Amino acid sequence: MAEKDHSYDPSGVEEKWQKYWDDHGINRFTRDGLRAASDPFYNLMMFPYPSAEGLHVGNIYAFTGADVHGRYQRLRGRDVFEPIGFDAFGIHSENFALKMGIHPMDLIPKNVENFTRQLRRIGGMFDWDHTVDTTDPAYYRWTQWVFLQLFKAGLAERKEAPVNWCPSCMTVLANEQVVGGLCERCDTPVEQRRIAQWFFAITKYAQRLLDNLDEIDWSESTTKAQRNWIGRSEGAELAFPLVPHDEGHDPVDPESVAARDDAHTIRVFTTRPDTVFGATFMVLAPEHPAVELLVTDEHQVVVDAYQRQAAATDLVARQKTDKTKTGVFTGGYCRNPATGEAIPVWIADYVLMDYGTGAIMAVPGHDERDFEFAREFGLEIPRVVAGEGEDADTPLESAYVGPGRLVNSGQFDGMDKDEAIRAITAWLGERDLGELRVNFRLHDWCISRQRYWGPPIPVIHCDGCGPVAVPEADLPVVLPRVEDFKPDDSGISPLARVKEWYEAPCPQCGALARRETDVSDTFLDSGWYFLRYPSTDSDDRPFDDEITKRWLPVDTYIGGNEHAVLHLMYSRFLTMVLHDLGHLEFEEPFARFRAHGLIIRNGAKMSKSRGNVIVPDPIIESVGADAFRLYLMFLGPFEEGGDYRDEGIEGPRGFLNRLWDAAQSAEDRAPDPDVERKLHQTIQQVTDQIPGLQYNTAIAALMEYLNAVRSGGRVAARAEVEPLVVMVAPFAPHIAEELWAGFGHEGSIFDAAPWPRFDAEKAKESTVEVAVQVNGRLRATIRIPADASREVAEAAARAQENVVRYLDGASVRKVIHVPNRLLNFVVG
RNA sequence: GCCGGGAUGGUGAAACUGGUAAACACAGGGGACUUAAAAUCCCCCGGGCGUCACGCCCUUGCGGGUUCAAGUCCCGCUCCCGGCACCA
Repeated sequence: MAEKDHSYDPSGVEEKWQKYWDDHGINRFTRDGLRAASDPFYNLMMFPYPSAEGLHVGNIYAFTGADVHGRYQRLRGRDVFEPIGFDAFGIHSENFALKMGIHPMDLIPKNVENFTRQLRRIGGMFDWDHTVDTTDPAYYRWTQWVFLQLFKAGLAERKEAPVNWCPSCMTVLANEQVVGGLCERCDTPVEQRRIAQWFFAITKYAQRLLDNLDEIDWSESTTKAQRNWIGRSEGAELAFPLVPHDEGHDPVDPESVAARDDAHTIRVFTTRPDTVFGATFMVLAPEHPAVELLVTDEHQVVVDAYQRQAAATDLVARQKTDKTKTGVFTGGYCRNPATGEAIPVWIADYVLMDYGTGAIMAVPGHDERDFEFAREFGLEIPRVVAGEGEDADTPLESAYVGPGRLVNSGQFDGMDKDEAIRAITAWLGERDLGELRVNFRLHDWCISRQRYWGPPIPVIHCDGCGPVAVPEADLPVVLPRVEDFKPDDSGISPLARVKEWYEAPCPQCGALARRETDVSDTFLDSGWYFLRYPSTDSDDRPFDDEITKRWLPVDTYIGGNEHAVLHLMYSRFLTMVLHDLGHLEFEEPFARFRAHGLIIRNGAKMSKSRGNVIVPDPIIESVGADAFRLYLMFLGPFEEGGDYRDEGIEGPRGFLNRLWDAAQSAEDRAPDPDVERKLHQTIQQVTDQIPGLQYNTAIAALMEYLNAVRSGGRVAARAEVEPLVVMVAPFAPHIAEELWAGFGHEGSIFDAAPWPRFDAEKAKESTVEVAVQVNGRLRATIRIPADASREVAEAAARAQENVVRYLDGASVRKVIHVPNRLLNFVVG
């Protein structure tokens, strides 16, 4: 045992063991090691974007929580693979590089270096032989490979589409990167532009992405967010034939309404086909192709003006729900297939081209938006559904969207809403004017970025052959070093200025052709990185089959819920595609996902502008990484986050000091039976709570146990402290190593699989305290043998003076006995 | 508006399946040890009332309810945090 007055010096201990882990490869796997692992556990955390500021406390919180889990599994004897990497491509890095005037190729390695230093310093169990850097050609070669697999499978298409354009970042943004109409990065209002872009057909997987959510063990909040994002809705697609301009607007017999050719029929998606009799007008998105056919000469000017205005107004203003509805009449009509009426067709920006068919049947009586629109423009608002206590003539003060029976709906009058949905769709279906239909809110994934700092999309555009895939053998398409990488408002990638780079022969016909100059979205980089980690040794394939089979899917993935719908959805999608193409045996990448909470400070959100950001380095310097980790895990439930109060770290710090002292001075003797009982109760609780990420209460239990060990200043027995050291190890790995070595063990504690075994017999209390209530109010507590019978408990309770007082003169009607907990006399 | 998650002492938070509300910790107060300090150990620490022993009453955002018993379950609200939002 070490000398007694050798006091705890965190930085010395931590430096020593970090070096030991490094020198002995404690956390590193060889390729053979990965292939041979007998009990693999893949412990993943979301890799960071290596900013110039360094790791922030949110990263450390997340990584520590994940690391605790990994270290726990390791102490239980599992082969734990815990990799880390750097998500270093993207607009964030590029903007920062522009601001600093440093080329990202110079800047990123510095940031990565700094991050690496910090990640080592917090004591994560990272396998530094299997890191990933998305900007490394050895990595993005395979990102490009992933693109090619989708391209070849017909899941990558190039289409011109209205896109979100940020005039400040001068780039296209994905819908998901537009927050409330503003650019996610710089809060500039976003405009619309039309550019040809590459899209991944994620919508083809919408139903599967939805269905599989039932099968995976994920945080409820995350699966809920994904369900909402996918946004499945059931309804019908109904057809409204155009009324030729030279035909009158008189109603016709509904049964005679027939479908015309596609160009002369407007299809709408509706979840309420039962209300079709109330569809008194129609609204198209301003961009809808049928507008051209519908518009009459006298309306041409206003329609043009409105379309131009809508195109210039970004998706921002368009998505404001609180503004008054705008729109213009096209002059054209189409026929309501249920009523035979000719109804006017309007265009309005509240109808979105990229949802459903870009056209709606407006039912002002039963849709809030249509109601508002009809009010605004003085359109008729008939009732076709009557709720409880209403009839066909009850006036509508607002849109009625509740349940009810049909009215003013011809032969369907009196029918229940839900029944009518089926009946009316079937009726229209007989004339090919309607069919049941499912729609999704999810959009295809636009992966094109007209920027510099990303992996070039591996396609060559040939005048003769069209877009041609770069042959896999020619990967990677290396991003050239371009000194002037600033985007301009041409909307064309900076790579388009580098002629010697973009000129290339067509892989098919050999003619001079042009490389795609867009780079891909960072979410493509991060959409498959977990597949690469175990296979970073293989440079001839993206992932080694044997290793992948052994290690994937990921056992536990821990990360922030800010990625609930983007990163996590794209990762699932890519995995599904690679599965379908025969590259993977599984189709869900993350068996278990847990979202961690957020850290606030002194009750307020942390932000640079408030100047209340926690800077980790000085804290680690003064109290050590172990105390910092322990405190972060202690301050609240991991999945909920917590409030970081600066003084609070004193608790965990003092605990480690006392643990150190107890271990240093421990004596070789038999454990005290009471302490041993408490030990086994603690083992039970901690073993139960760590896998459930209930770290704060597990730590409380460890503290409570140490208090018991040291109570009254008693000197600990070694057998009392040694298991505690093991249980502390996931949270405070360095001190645990040092104390473990101090007990005379060779090697790392994490190689010894020493997690203490729980012994129920030893944990058992011989006596228990039982609450005694009279009419539900606590009147006494009694200490009686564990598992005592009702009779024994009742006798002991009745012997209590205070209980007697309350039972005196009253008749006991009932006695409730909860063994080992409570006895309640019901008197009356 | 919709979907998640919350609201418990001075503070961060505990509370298993409905069964002694406030574990663990911070801050605060008192004491022991010490020349002193640090560290450590012991005691007090939701509010009110008693013959501050024994004991009683109130208390988990608000209002109802179920139950022998409710922080926990049910109904109706308020507020806070996060996400989505003209999705037909």
